[in-house]
Amino acid sequence: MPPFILPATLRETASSSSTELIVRSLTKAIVEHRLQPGAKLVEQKLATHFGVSRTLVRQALLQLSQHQLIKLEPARGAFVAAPSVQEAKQVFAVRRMLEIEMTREFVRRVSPAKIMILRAHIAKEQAALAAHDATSRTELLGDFHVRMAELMGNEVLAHLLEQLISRCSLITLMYQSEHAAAHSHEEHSDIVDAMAAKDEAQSVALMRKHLVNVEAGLQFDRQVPSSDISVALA
Amino acid sequence: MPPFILPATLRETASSSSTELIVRSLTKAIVEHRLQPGAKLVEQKLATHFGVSRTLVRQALLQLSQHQLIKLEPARGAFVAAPSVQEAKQVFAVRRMLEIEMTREFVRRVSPAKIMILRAHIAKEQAALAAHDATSRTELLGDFHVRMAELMGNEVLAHLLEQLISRCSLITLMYQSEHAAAHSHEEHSDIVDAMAAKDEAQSVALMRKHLVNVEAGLQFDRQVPSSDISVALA
DNA sequence: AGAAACAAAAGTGTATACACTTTACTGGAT
DNA sequence: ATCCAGTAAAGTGTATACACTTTTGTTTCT
Repeated sequence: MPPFILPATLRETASSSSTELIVRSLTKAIVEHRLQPGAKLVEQKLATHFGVSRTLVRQALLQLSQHQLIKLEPARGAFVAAPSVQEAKQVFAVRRMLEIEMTREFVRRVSPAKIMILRAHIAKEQAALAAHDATSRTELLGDFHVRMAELMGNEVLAHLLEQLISRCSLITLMYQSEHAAAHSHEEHSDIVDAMAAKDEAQSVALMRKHLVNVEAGLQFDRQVPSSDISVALA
Repeated sequence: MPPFILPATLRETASSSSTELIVRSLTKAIVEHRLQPGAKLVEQKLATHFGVSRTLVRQALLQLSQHQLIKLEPARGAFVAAPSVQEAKQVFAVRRMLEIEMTREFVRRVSPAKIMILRAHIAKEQAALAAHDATSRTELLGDFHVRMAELMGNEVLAHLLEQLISRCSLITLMYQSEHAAAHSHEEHSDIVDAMAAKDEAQSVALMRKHLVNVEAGLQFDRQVPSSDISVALA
């Protein structure tokens, strides 16, 4: 059994507890679609993979189920979540509610430094798009919104939004088209421009339109197959 | 050891899993301040109290820590959360963001049936206020907002708001004054009136003002003592 | 008396054991 | 061949065991 290596890209290197490690690794695997929606996660397999006992794996799975990234079926096991179209729309509706007001407050307390950070992030999006890297593209497009939350200085908000965006990433990778991703990037750029100009109405309008577009761009008629965990985590 | 009895008032009688039972019972105890902020929750004591092994108690504590109702300190144990003033303000900020937009959308899809349900709820608040019952007063004042979310037909929103309000209840009972509670009730009534009249601007304005008032009414200079769990859960 | 050092007790963290449930397999009847 | 029953294998749910850490209490030295 090869030793497990935590991908360095994951934020929050803080807690090095084993459980936390497992949660992060699985989260990344799920959000990046290396674990297909519907795939079963067998406790013992994960345990030997991570070199721990089932106890810690179960703790991790419990957390993931609370983040809605997996579904725990009693006596049957854990399965990677496959958000329904309805659930996807509800998640997006909540994001709209949160982020529209967030944008409004952001504009009121905007500063050149904050704008600079967002512009730097947008440059990274550009790079991922140019490289046709679907995974990091999706991650970065989501992170833009998390970044805004962080810049508001409200940890509760940032934490909440981060979880919502995780769910959205899963949805997005299930349903999003290539074309839609490129548009998101441009819209991010427009939003930052409006915020830099301290145009509250325009910023809010653009953010609202952006979120509507992302949701509208999803193709709710696809379906993806299931895969094996040992392959996906290798 | 007397058998544990689940208070019937808790919503969602669905999952009868032991862990779920423990989570609900502790949630209620914490939100109702029968367990003081800062109180230590010793696993073995809870285990014998609920008649299960530490395994299940640990699962429950893990969930509660994710709901931010307790804090888990490595190798030291679980302690009832004592939200700081800063955290309280952040939670309220998020609620404002969510609920302002929620109110806007609520008005757009309002129906007489929904208004009736809210008015019925407000009547209950009235009763609790009249009875000078601080616990159910706080619970009902919070539930008003959860009820709105449920009526939107968005489970994701309802679930999220329910957790936020749990945190707020803890905060509220720590800091809220008698007088402020009475005002909340009146404001709920005014909000429903505006929504019934389909006055979007007015509804949103009233909701915003209400949430600002609740936050402003908190007395961020109190402090409460700690107590024993066997007493609190008896 | 007060502080430091040691020892005992209490408590948490993780692994393991075992009962019970679900799933997969095999063999016989239709 | 297909369906059903019965059985073995795999997997989950919970309890317990034990190592390690923190806390508490006691003794000793200054």
